[in-house]
Amino acid sequence: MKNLKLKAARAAKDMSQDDLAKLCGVSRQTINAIEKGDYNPTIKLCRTICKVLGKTLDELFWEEEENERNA
Amino acid sequence: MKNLKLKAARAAKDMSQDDLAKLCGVSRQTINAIEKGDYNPTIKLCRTICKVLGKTLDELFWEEEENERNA
DNA sequence: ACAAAATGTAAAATATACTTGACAGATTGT
DNA sequence: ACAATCTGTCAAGTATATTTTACATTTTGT
Repeated sequence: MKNLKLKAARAAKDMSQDDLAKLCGVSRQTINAIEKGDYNPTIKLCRTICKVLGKTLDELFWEEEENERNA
Repeated sequence: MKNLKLKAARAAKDMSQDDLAKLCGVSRQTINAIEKGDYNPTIKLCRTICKVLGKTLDELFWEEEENERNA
């Protein structure tokens, strides 16, 4: 359930959750919740995160979990 | 703003908006709004759409618009 | 050991994704 | 021309993403 790819990509840039949150224009809790797998971000936020971390959607948000339902 | 890649991928499978909506478990209006660019789906719904259409996130949901804000 | 920063988590409020129902215009087949 | 399907759109409601505030725990540096 956790998004470890995101956590790893953030660590590779030596950013805290708060750093990434500020660069993405969202709250730290939002980044935390996404890494934790608590809820589903919108695609816009995913794109912003990808741009900030220099990754693509497929690299960070593809297939980290199964058995999922739509919101 | 419109997501023409999604529209094209759906057309390539000869599906109506309603067909795709049912396969994704969402309403037809939701698919319509996404193609129109009216609002931002969640990443889960994007993944479901990609799986149904046999595409990846990068193929359908990367970079089709700029100047966007987060929700 | 201590302080500072980073992380995990929770409750209440707000913004917005998504649904349902409905209707009009456009397209396509006969 | 007609019927059927598809698409665009709107309004009101529900579900959930995201914020703000706050606090406890963990990690890191000295």
